[in-house]
Amino acid sequence: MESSSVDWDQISLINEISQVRELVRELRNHVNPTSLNGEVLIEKTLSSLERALSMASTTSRFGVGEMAHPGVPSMGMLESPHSLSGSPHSDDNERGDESKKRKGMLKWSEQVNVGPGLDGPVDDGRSWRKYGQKDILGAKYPRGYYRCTYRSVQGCLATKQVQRSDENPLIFDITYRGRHTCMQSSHNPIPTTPQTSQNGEEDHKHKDQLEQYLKPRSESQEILLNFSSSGLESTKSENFDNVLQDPTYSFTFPSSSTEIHGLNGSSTLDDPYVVATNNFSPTFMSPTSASPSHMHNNNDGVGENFEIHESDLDEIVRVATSSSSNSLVVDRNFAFAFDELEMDPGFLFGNDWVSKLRK
DNA sequence: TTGATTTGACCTAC
DNA sequence: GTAGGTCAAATCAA
Repeated sequence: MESSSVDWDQISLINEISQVRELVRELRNHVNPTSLNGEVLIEKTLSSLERALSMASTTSRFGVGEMAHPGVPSMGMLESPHSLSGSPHSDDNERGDESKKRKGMLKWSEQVNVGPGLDGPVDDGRSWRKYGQKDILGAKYPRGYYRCTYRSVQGCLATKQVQRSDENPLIFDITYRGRHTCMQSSHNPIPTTPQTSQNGEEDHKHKDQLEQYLKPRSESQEILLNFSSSGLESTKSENFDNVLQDPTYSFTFPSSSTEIHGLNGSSTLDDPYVVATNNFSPTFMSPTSASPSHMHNNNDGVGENFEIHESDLDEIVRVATSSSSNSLVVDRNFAFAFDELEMDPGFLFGNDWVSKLRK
């Protein structure tokens, strides 16, 4: 029962990795031939993907060669809460169903260091509505419970829990559950943080995301960027090896703090953000910045598959080609593939490849 | 008026 | 039995 779901996910995982591998091979044909670094990077990427495939296939009873056809829809598009829960008896009311989901639902956490003066963690680009708060045993601070604003409208089941760290009140532990199935990008007019609101915005006492959206860009971005460099300021507490099992890191390139994924109608993109630097810099892509010490994965879920969707890549391409100066929020889906790469700033995606990806 | 937050009660997992 | 998670009515804010 459950194992079949896992197998299916593993197949999808392998399938997706294979697709990425093919894309990278395709990419190799479009790399500037004068760019030796580009060639090296491609080879490294392929090598990494091969290892990923190997890892994935060893946990699957299906070999790489036995994987599903490329045309098979990804699980992310097909999966239902029921498949996530793995519970065979979900014919009770929604509430009971919800609770059952809890157990098997994909979960991951991260720590975000907010600057002094901030009441809450920085915006993660998603639109959340708080639905509860609870005092947690042994914790100084209560835990806030948030769900996707579009839960009722689009049935998005993503939730997150925000809890201030006992040790350091400036650090928030954020636990995400479930994946976004909503299309926030078209509904969520997250304001592109005005550059001019460095000070005045902090006077606002709105407790909600609006405040977070309006927080000084430099501050929020700094927090995000610090993730890639310090591992303390904003820590993706993920076990990077497990990223392969955690499909949920979407690859986004916000022009500001605005998230821009979830583009196609069947988006399975998710929110946790791996944030790169202002210039798609090597820092993010370097093994040190994306090292396991900075990332862990609490993925205790089943039925999740690892996906790199065209929409992801589309966004990569779109933003990469339209802007080179803004911060990047990079999907772990993609990050994993490049986790051992040092992205050469001179490494350019050819438009040819870009157009191929978008086809 | 509408949408978001707060908070006590309820339910479920452990 | 307890703690964590969610619901939903009350309240607040724009």
